[in-house]
Amino acid sequence: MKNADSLNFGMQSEIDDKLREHGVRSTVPRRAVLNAAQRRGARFNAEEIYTELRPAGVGRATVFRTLDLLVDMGLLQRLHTDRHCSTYTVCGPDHHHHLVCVRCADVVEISAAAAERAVRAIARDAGYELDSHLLEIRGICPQCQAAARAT
Amino acid sequence: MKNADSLNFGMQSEIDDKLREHGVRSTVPRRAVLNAAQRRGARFNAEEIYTELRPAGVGRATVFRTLDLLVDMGLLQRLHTDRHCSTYTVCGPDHHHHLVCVRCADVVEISAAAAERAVRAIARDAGYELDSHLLEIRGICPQCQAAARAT
DNA sequence: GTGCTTGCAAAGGATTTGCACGCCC
DNA sequence: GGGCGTGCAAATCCTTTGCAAGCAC
Repeated sequence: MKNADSLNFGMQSEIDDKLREHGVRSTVPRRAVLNAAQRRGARFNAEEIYTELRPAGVGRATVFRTLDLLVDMGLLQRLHTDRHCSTYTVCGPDHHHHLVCVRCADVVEISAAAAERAVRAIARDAGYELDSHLLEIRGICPQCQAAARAT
Repeated sequence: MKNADSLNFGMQSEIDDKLREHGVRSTVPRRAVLNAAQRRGARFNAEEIYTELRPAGVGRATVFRTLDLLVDMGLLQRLHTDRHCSTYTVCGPDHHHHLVCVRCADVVEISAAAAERAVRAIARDAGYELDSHLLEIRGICPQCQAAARAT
């Protein structure tokens, strides 16, 4: 790995802890992927991360492997909006879902207590033992609505 | 197209109407794909349909194109459970979501009025103009629960 | 030192596309 | 008859895998 210094960012120990908590090694490429993801925040895909990190010597496979890892760790979540490639978003540790703007691709985390209750009730009514669920809401964010009105 | 007769099924005129309603032509391959989908009902993918229809001379591309078409028409919906390939399910014309059994792959349609209300409230609270949403609940169906207990 | 991680390149699988032919209306 | 729809095969896209070398602990 050439140019490794450029991949060392702040808050390293925090990232280290998170990785170790999950029983995996803290390596330069992993920190780089996590950092790149966090700088993007909402809505990015593997290719974007790879394009950014490739010059520093990070391989494509590592990006995919690390993204999977981060999803397992609960630091990222996959969005289901796009059909052809996985789209990721950084997210908090607690259970939640996403509101996605169809105009600007902004993503907002929502903790939908009301929806959770509805989901539980639906499963119960159908006699299902609840395992997991997926809720993604698409709409137009306030900023984009304003922009549309201004036109 | 050889062997076209074997692809003509009952309720043809009904299918014809649906296709024409959507402004597309009613063709033998399209009717065949729709019929194969309806006989499966819940949870199938493009490859399964292709395997069934290939001997009758239907091409892979046509299966994919037709499946897309049927989703556009609202006769099918894509499930988001699997990451590596699209899974489809037949569904009614009205807006609804799905309950998917993680054991037996059974799919139940749900018309989740309570969840809809929750979704609308969430969007409104965030200032979003609601566009669409996606709700998929995974769990264990009553039959599989019973089977598990019997073991 | 041990063995988890990595980069590379090649494999893989699902889906799409280009194009000439054929069928629907 | 005109043009949409089709089959075929190749192309493309995203993602995974095999493997030797490298790095973390």
